Amino acid sequence: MITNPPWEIVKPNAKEFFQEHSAVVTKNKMTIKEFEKEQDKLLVDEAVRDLWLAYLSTFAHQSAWFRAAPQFKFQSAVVNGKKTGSDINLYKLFVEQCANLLRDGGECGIVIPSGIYTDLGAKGLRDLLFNQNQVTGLFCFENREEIFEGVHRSFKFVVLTFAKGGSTIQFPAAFMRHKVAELATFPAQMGLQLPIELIRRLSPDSHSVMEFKSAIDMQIAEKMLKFPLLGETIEGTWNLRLTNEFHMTNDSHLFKTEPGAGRLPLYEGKHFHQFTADHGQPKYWLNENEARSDLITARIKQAKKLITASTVSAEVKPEMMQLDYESYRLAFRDVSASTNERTFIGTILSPNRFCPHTVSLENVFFDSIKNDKIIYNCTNINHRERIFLIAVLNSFVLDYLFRQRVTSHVSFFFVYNMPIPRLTATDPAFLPIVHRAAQLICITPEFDELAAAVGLESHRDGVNDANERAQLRAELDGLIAHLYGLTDDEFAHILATFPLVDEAVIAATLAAYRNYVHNENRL
DNA sequence: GTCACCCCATACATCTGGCT
DNA sequence: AGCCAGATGTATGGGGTGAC
Repeated sequence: MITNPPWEIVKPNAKEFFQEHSAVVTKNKMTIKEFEKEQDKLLVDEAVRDLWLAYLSTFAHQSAWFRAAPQFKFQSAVVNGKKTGSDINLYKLFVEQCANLLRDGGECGIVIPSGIYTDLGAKGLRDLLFNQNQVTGLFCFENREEIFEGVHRSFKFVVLTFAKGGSTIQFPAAFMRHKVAELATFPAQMGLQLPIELIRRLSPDSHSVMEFKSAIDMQIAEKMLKFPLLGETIEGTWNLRLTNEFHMTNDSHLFKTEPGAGRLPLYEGKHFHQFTADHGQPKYWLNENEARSDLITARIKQAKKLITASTVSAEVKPEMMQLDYESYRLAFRDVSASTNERTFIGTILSPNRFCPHTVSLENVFFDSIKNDKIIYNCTNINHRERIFLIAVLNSFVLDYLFRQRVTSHVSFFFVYNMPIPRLTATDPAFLPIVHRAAQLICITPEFDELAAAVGLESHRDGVNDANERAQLRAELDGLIAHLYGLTDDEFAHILATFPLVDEAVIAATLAAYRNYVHNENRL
């Protein structure tokens, strides 16, 4: 069976529909408000209205059927007790239907998006392929040279082959290829055998496949795996919870285009970089009271839920609640790509800034119930640990792992699947990392409190000089490579996977790593 | 007790605009 | 012309809520 199925999703697109019926509607140049106004006008026309309703009505039953049909039971899977939710992708339906239609031993070759091996929503299909079929090849292209015209150049797609029956122990794979001709030599002369058992250990939640390009990649991943995954809740040490704050569209009623009294800035991903803040002027501001009341409402809801689920009868006291934006917090950009100079870009934000959903945030304060009492503002992680964590996440070593998973978004589940040592102040390797990262972060007065909390005098202990900062960053990266027990060869390999990073930076980082081989405990 | 509807958290065959 | 960094709209599962 050989097929190149459609890659569309079963979902209405209002702008696409109304574009057909209006000279004014364009797909991406209109704001939501302009579009809604135009949509209302168009719907006054009864003919347009009927067509629109007919269009909308074609989705509900298709959707319901695909979700309920027994032959499509692998479209969704359970991750951490929750069913994965995602769009109905035609490519996903085709994969499952191909598996259904094959006779035992029958073979299938199919051209589909890379989501099959990366997306959370395709976990069920991966399990189907790994457990009830033998995957015989996963050859992955990046569309950089426009193999498919009209498809975005950064889009990735795969040629997947499998045979029905049995199960997969390992399969040959190649990633980020650009030439169709290379398919001819795969898997005989190129590609790597990926063991399913390793995939499961590396991504226990999602069973997503990392883009290993050589044996040393597998060796490094194996080595890093000895540390617990960030999403694993471990008693007696720090843990991380992720969240989003405001949605660019759904919460746009809160956004003002001018600063003013009582207003706080909306801080977007482009406004920070690794260990730095304040790149460029904000575009929106929010009235603190309005924004606060929205956030408190959500928080009260969560607290009530906790109370309902417990045997406690308590009044929720919103005035007790501290909100995340009032604290220093970890933040990282959602939109990124593995082909960018760097993929994971995060920092610690100072208080009194709000963020849109394209900035993923640490959930600092939450409420919980202990000993029949509601405890407000519980925290999972202190300032030193928070700085340690961002230092590790921003390192070349972790970024290298991110780049083997990320396509265009740094989703929560990628972060939760990172192996990260949960070091604390009692570990000798902890403070040298925290101290350096704090010097990089605490460079303006807003960070004075954070500086004081982690052992600096004030932001004046921070480092502003570009050369000194580069040196600190190199040392951090070197220390973190040692933290994972990486060898010289392994770390050099990791650094070589960043083609857009300045060579001087790479050289300084490697030098810093080598320096610590001989000075293990130097502070 | 059941159903219809709403809210929340999350994901994404894209598209635009700035920069070099 | 190519790279990079978002902006945006909408569906999903899942849980809550209120009407009947």
